[in-house]
Amino acid sequence: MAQSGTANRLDRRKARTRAALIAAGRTLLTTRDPAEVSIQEITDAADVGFGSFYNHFASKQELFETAVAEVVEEHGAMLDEVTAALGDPAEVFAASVRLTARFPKTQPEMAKIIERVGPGYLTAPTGLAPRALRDLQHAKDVGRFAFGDPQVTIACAGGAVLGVIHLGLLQPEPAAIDHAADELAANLLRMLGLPGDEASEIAARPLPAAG
Amino acid sequence: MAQSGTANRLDRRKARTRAALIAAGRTLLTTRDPAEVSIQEITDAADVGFGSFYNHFASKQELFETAVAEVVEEHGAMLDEVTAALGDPAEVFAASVRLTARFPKTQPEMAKIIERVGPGYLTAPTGLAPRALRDLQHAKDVGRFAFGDPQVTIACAGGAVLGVIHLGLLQPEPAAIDHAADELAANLLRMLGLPGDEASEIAARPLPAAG
DNA sequence: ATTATCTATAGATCTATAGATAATGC
DNA sequence: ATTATCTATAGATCTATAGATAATGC
Repeated sequence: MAQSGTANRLDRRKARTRAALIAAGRTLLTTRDPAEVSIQEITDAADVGFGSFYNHFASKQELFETAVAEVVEEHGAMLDEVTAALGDPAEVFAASVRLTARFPKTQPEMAKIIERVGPGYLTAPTGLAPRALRDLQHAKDVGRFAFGDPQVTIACAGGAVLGVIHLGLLQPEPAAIDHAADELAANLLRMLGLPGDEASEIAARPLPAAG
Repeated sequence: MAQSGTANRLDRRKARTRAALIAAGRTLLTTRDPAEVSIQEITDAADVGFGSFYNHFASKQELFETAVAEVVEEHGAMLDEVTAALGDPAEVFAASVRLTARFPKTQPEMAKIIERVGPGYLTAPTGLAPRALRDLQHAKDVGRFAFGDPQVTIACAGGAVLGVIHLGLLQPEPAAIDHAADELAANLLRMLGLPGDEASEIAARPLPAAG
């Protein structure tokens, strides 16, 4: 329990510095355009010596890409964990969409980062696209969903989620966000071929707790 | 016909310089992050003396905001013009969506700018949101569409369009883009309450020519 | 002895402005 | 005479690195 994961103390110190830089990058991404943030600002925010930056990253871009990849990773892991207990593939999809659309209230940092990254968030290397594809394909195989090109479907669904996140950041009242998330899910279920009443019912089911 | 619009030659020269700067901004926006472009680069691209920049804009941000507003304006005017002849509000909506989703092939510059601006493109001041709201509300009043909160609906539809534009820029084969645009429109019509077969039919109708 | 961090700085930008030049108005 | 453009530059960053310091390994 004394060492957190890796070999020796030197490695752990190095990992701490790196983590501090990435965390600073995440925070800065919520309010600033990556290109307008100086490395000086990043190291100040991380409380790390300026020169140390180059021990870990060759450029700002590299840091910010790492920070975004970390967010994508956390996001996917959270969805997998929370939806593991659900049986109906349509409900898995709806719950994933609703949980993500609630980010403006539950995970404001992640919501702002997703908004900044834009549609590339889905298609980023190791992005959420493979996961979404897996879920959609499964639902289709079981006869739950009907759709044409999976790529187009993912682009539509992912884009709609992004649009509702944007809305949630503009109108941050918690009740409005919950409502928008449910309506988004019902919209997407209709888009995927479910009848209106069933779509609304699934989108209104109790949500598993996140995190 | 000798003077293009305004009063005297001095004003026209000024307008030309301004237009050259905005055009350069648009071009640069297609490939670069606004914050990483220097004013020097902008004036070089516009073939304008460096100092002239400040006769027209107080900052880079101001120029880029103007450039985006110009794109939004053109976009809205084009949609209004092309759909003016259509009677069925559902077809107006479908045609608008399909024409926009084809931008990666018909208007690559605008497509890339829309992708860069992200979900804010809709909600930008004087953005397309008022126009979309008008169309959707009209279709609802006539009993053609059924949806709940208009804000959420616009966020979903606009986001889906953005997602498919992103896809089109990644996979630029013309046939794939046309197909994706039609499928997107059918998806959204189902989302708005139309039965599947009718949605597909409307999304496959011949499109009025653009521009 | 080794490795990572920190401090300091050279060189390269980049912005904003001042002053000179060129074009137009009257 | 007026107005916009252009050229040149001062001052303020910002990046990347070199060298010194501090922490850990063995």
